[in-house]
Amino acid sequence: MNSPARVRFTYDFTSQRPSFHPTMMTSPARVRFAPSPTGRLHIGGARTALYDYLLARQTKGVFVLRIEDTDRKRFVPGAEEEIYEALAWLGMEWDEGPDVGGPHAPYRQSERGDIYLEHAERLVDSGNAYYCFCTPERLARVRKEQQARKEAPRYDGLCRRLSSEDARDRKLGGEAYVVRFKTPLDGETTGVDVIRGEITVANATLDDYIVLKSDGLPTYHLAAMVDDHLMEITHVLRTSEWLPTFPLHVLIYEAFGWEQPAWVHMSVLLNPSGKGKLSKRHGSGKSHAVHPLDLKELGYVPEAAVNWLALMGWSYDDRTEFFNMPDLIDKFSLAKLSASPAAVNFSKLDHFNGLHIRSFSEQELVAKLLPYFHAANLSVTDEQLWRVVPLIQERIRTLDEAVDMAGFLFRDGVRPDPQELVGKNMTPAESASAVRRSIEVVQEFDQLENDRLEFSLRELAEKLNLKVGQLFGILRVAVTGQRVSPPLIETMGLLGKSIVLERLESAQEALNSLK
RNA sequence: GCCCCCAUCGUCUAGGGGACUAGGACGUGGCCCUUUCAAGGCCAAGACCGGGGUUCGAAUCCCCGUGGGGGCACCA
Repeated sequence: MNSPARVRFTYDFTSQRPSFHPTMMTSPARVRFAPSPTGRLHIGGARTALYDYLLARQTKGVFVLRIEDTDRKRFVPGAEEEIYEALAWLGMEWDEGPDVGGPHAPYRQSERGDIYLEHAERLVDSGNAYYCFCTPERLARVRKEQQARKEAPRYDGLCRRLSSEDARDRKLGGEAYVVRFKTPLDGETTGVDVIRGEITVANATLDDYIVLKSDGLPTYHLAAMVDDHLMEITHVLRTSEWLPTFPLHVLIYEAFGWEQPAWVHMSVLLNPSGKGKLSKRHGSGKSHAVHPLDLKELGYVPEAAVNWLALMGWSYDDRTEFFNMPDLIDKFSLAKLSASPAAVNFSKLDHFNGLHIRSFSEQELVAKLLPYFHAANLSVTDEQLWRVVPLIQERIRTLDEAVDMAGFLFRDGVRPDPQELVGKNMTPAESASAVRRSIEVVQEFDQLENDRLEFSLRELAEKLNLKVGQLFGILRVAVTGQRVSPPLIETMGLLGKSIVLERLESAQEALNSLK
């Protein structure tokens, strides 16, 4: 028996580990991301797409987008468009796909019906599949009986025993049918997974899976295998949810006489608690953003989302964690994919978001921030934001926080709670007097120059026998309306003398009203 | 119930028989810096699931147990 570790060295397509293979994989890979348009793109799907994309770009290969829409009942209008939008936001362009076309078009499975039908026939003709006329009702009944007997629910093989003549006649007679794969009754099937090595399963535990439904459309088992082969996919990346049917897929490839692709079954993503597959809801009732476009909405930048996604189940070395897309394209390696499931960690997303925000040029950040101010109904110009960005760049973790932090700069007035204007360990009267003296200081200026203003205000604090923090605290609330703000002096400079005076005066009034 | 996969700090992970007193990151706590909040710097607590083997030597290889995850549809 080969241990997984040995298997890894045995197969060429795993030759990505630099320490063992000096040359990274250089032959161009053809990889596909094949989502179903049954809902919104999930961060799990986004991660799969990312790894696909990285492998394609790293090897100068091709990234294919294929839409697996063979389930008409679960089809969600608009889902396909959202997938496009999410991938685009994350920064992944596909080379072939429904919208851009390509040498293996069409890329929407619902448009490839004839291909699957023909392949299903081929399987029947070669004795690897058979027509089944059992009704859903009968199947449900059989399943129920099996469960009552504590057996694994499985097709009982009734139609497998039909003669091919009988089957043909019934089919020609117009009876509804499906095509089932004729899984070997005994023996075992071994598939080779890049991450886990050999996976062997007794054929007897496999079912005679339906590969073509009565509506004439294929199930995943047929459609994906046929397309992956026809589209010349070299690496199949999917989550470990497919491990149970992996042997079936190997068998289907064998039945057609096709060469197996490199199979890569990635671990699934778990809820932050580590309990269960990632879902929208969690034990506490809180919900996290599990869709890339929600992340966008919440003020996360795609650079951070990609960085975060990449590190869930993949790692580079024992210290490097900050990656941009080009770094990832350069450093990604299948050999470093983790076999164990990963609980998602949203606080780490926050961390990466802060890191990436701080890594942007001021120009980049201005461009990214502008829409958030506009969404908050603040009319802000490029030039204005340009002066604000240096004050907030290292203070925000998400883009929308910029509005909370600096929105007061663009609003007409501020209405602080009078209580908040009272300085620490001070009375309202003392606070009002401090404001009055500050007004006098500010009035001395033609222009509020940071250095001089700070000097004068510190001097004032000393004269008033106040700590700098006490005075600045009062002024901060007076001028920004907030307890937390960008640095006070710079903020006052940005606001300008007249607005500062206006706000200080109204603060003084508010304090007087407290007496 | 049956089948499959997985197992290092709370979480993500490094680790490929000796370099392990087990490294990093997030989070947490403390200190420094400081006009608030951040950022930054320093420090701390915190893990090899258990038991058997193999070996001079095991976090690392094997087996069993346990735990976790996934799957058992005319869904993908």
